[in-house]
Amino acid sequence: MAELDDIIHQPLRLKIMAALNSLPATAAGLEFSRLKKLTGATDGNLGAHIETLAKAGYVSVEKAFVGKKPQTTVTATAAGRGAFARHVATLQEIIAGRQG
Amino acid sequence: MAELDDIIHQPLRLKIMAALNSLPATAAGLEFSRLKKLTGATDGNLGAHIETLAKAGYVSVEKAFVGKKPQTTVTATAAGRGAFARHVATLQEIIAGRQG
DNA sequence: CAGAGAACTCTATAATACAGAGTACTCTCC
DNA sequence: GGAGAGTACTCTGTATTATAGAGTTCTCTG
Repeated sequence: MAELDDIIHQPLRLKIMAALNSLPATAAGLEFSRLKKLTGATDGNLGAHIETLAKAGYVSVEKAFVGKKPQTTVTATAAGRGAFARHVATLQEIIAGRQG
Repeated sequence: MAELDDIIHQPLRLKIMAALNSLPATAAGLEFSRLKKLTGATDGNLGAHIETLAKAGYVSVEKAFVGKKPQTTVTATAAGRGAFARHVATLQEIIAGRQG
C-alpha cells in the first residue's frame, strides 16, 4: 500500500499546505496572520509547524516589514506543491480502498 | 476550518478503515492476516491499532476458530462507516483549499 | 511611558507510534 | 512425542510529536 508523507500528513500542516496550494503558483503566498485565522492554531504552534515545513523544503518563508510591522509570508515551493500533490493522490488511493 | 478525526487520521488506522469501508456493508469484514498484508504492519502494531478503533466503536472484532486455528475478523461498525465518511469529506474539503 | 500587536523561541507535559520480545495455543512433520 | 511454524496477541521500552503557554523583541499608538 502507498505510503503517506509524514511531514504533510499532520493535520495542521495539511491545512497549511492545502491553503497554500489552493493559490495559483504565481501568487505571493499567505501571511502568518492569515494562516493563523485559517487554521485556528496558536502563534507558537503555527510557527513551529511552518518551520517543519520549511526544513523539509516544502515552503519558503519571507520576512518583511509592512509599514513598521513585521510580516511573515509563507509560500509553497515547487517541491512542496509536488509533495502535496503526491500526498493527495496517495490519500485518494487509500480512501478508494484499492487493495494491493 | 473543519476538524479531522484523530482516531482515523493516523496512517495505519486510515488504511484499516479504508480497507474495511471498501467492502459492502453486508460483507463479513477482513481477517487479521489479510489486514496485516494490506497495511504492511507488524502483528503487535496492527493489534494495537485495531484495539484503538474498537475502543472508539469504529470496528467490531470477532474471534473464531477456523479449523483449529484462531481467526480474528474485523468489521466496520455503522458508527465507523459514518466517521470514516465524515473524515473523508473533511479531508476533501481541506484538500480543495476551501478557506473559511 | 503603558499597552498592544506581530511573530516568534523555549519549555514542559502528555500522548503516540512503533518495533521487538515474549506468550498461548494449535497444527504438521519426522 | 518433540521441533518448528502459524495466529493473534500483550507488554515493554524508546523515540518522536503535538500542543499550550510563557516569555521575548521590536514597533506603533495614546
